[in-house]
Amino acid sequence: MKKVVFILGPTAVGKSYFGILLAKKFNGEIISADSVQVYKGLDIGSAKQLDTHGVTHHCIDILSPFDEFSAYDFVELTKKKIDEISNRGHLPIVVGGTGLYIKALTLGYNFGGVEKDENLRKSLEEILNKDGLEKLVEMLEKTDKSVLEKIDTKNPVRVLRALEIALSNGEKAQSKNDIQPLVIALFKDREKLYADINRRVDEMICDGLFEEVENLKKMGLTKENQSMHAIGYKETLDYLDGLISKERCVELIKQHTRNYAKRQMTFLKGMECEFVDAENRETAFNKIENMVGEFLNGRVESN
RNA sequence: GGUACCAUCGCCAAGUGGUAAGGCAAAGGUCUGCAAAACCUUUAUUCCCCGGUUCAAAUCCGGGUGGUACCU
Repeated sequence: MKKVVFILGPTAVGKSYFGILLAKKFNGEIISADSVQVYKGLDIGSAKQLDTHGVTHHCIDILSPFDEFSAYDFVELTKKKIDEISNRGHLPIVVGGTGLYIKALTLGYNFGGVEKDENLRKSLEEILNKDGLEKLVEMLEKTDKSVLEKIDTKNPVRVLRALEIALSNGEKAQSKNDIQPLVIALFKDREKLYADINRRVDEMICDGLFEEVENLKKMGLTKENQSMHAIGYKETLDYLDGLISKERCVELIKQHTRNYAKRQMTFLKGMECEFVDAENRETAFNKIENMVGEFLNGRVESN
């Protein structure tokens, strides 16, 4: 069992800061669990740390913005990274806000053991557009009735994936998981977090978010690309295309980031983790430092 | 000062006599291969104020207040 520390929390709460401090203190390496920072060229809008303070970071800038990436890819990649880091005698510290990635990793999800099937997806999406979601649910009813009560039949994404699994005959691969996690979730008073978010978005604009997106657009990226679904990018593309005003664009980025932070907090509530108030960075770090110290000495059994 | 039009949730807005649509925002939640995604739930006992007509008024009438447009 490899010990792994997780630093989670909503966007703009200060995860990167604590991660770097912790890595320095405990001879650690950071694995980013962020579905947007994996992309090269998405720097300002994803709040990528420009200064890593000499700490090794993994899973950042590993993909072209034209590539696709999934929670499954993240888990597979990260398991390897954890092995490597542990073998080096370092502490793996997973820092990120993408809840599903962490949940999948800590709980050893196997994601149904069935790969994504582009062709099948395309045909299913055609049915969705033509006959509606009801048709897909009907199909699911015929192939695998048992999943119907487990999934949200009003959510196209869920129904599509359930069908993908039901219609495939691939082997159900198991995802082995031999990590011992210490999951720390940072939080902050809602009002303060929202104020921080608004301020950070303004900073992103000053730092050249619009120019960054303009460059990506020139490279040929559109809203069709997965990487451009990210907050800050989809809105800016609309602005650059003249669909919304600059003011509206900034307002929307702030709003969507706030909504996202709220969803992240809801997700964390449902997870087994230690909550730490990040308001006062010094006290928060002392607390985290103690928790990690005890964890490494084997006195804390988490999960 | 005169005339016309308008006033419905934080915002946009339907409703023209029968007991307040919808969208956005907000709040809460869900989550096993796009998760910064996708989806679900909740949210006006009341329609600017006062009075009147009526079994019944956001809807009709009178007055007040506020806004907009045009005229002088």
